[in-house]
Formats: sequence, structure tokens, C-alpha cells
Amino acid sequence: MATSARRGPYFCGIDAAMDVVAGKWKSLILWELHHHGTRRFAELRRGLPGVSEKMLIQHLREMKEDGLVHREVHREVPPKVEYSLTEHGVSLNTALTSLGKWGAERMRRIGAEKVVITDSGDK
Amino acid sequence: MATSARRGPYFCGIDAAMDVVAGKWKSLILWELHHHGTRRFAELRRGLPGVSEKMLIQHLREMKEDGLVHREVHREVPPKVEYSLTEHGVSLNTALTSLGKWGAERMRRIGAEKVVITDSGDK
DNA sequence: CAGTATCCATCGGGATACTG
DNA sequence: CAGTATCCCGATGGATACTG
Repeated sequence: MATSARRGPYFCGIDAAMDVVAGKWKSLILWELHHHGTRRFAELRRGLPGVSEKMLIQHLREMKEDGLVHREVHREVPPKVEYSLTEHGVSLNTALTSLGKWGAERMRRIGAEKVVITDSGDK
Repeated sequence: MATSARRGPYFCGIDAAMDVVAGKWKSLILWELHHHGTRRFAELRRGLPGVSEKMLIQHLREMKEDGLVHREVHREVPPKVEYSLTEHGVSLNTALTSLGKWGAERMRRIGAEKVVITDSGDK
């Protein structure tokens, strides 16, 4: 289905890691969860301006499948679901830091803009 | 057109880096060039079993656009074009090593297969 | 609030054939 | 050898409406 993770065969480790981070918002989700520790669905939505509900839940599910995020349901009214990183998620994030630095360097080189986050969260 | 690099705006450095490595074969191309120093078109083809000429040249062009690879044309008969990494390509590769280790770990965890490289290069 | 369900546009990527 | 040029398909991702 929408489970896009191939789970191999892979050419190498980078291939295997990319498989899991591929997807427009996954690295951002990782980042959000890493910095807030725990986030609710709506909080993540607000943190990722431009993401649709469908893509958000789809990515979260895949990342849960891949053992990166933990999903905790609090059975109350109104519903409350909290997402957080597993240890694998945390270590993946750590592994991504050097890549992040390289990317930041690149942004400086090419003079790339940063996404402007409006308070309403729209484009 | 097929120039898929967005060149911003980006959410963060990881976003910017992923933009440049996105594409089914780019990280593998990086790897190949890093380990062989310099490779010809046909050599890369053989090194990436399953890649089509179209995707290979497309990725190479984008990576050249992004300043990751250097393309050297030797005007002779038969034609000879050599690809190699620029310093930015090399540093990107370095930034990817920790991710590669994480991915290798993951492969062990989930028991993923490695791509088998047949001598003919087919699947 | 936290999703599900559809429908739809786009794009990455593969196969194949042709060229300088 | 090193590409170009087309055609085509499936996956990815977006918009919108509905539900427990």
C-alpha cells in the first residue's frame, strides 16, 4: 500500500537509510520530534507548514513501521495522540546532523531562502 | 524540466541536503565516484546495475548543476567523458558516512538483503 | 482532535530507438 | 562511446470532504 519502505535489498547503508528518510516531510518530522520530545498530531501539522493531513499521517505510519517513532494513544475526549522518537529515531537524527551541517553550508553558498512560517500556517 | 533540485526555500539544512541527494541513484553515484576517483559514463553504468542511461545522465547533469561532480570531455574518437567529484561532492560524501553507518546497522536489524551484482548487470 | 476516504495532478523513472 | 528523444506507467503527494 502506501507503505513505501522497500526494506531491501539495498546497495549499501546509505541506500538503506535513504529509503527510510525518503518522503517530503520525514526528515522534518524527525527534527520536530527530536526538538520537542513529544508532539501531538495537530502540533506537528502546525510545525510543518504546507503538509496535508494525509501526508502527515502516512509518513508517521511508515516511520512507525520502520521503528523510528512511537505512537501513544490517550483514550479520552477529545482524542489525544502523542508521537515521539524511539531510540532508533534518535540515532537516525544524530546520524543526520553532519548532513544537516553540509546542507546549511550549501544554503549559504547558493543563498537559498528559508521557508517563511506564517502564523496561520498557510503557504 | 527534469532539473528537480529546488534550490530553496528550505526548512533547514537537512532539507537542503536531501534535495541534492534525492533521486534513486545519486548517493550511489557519489559512492562510486568517491571510491574510484574518476569514472567514465559506461563504467558508472556497469557500477550501478539496473540504472538506465536516461536516469544516469539525468542525475549526473543535476549533480553537476549542483556543483557536486565535475565533467571532463576528452575530444577524441571514440568519445570519452570522465566524471569525478568536486570538493563539495567529496564533503557531501563525508557528511553521508554517519548516515551510511546507521543504514548498515538498520540492514542488520531487519535482515535486509544486499543487491546481488550479476556479471551481466541485470536484475 | 485525530484521523479516513476519494479523487486527481504531477513527476520520477523505465524501456526503447536513434544520433554525433 | 556517450549521449538524445519519446513514450509510458506507477508512485508520490495534494485537495477536499467525511467520521469516531
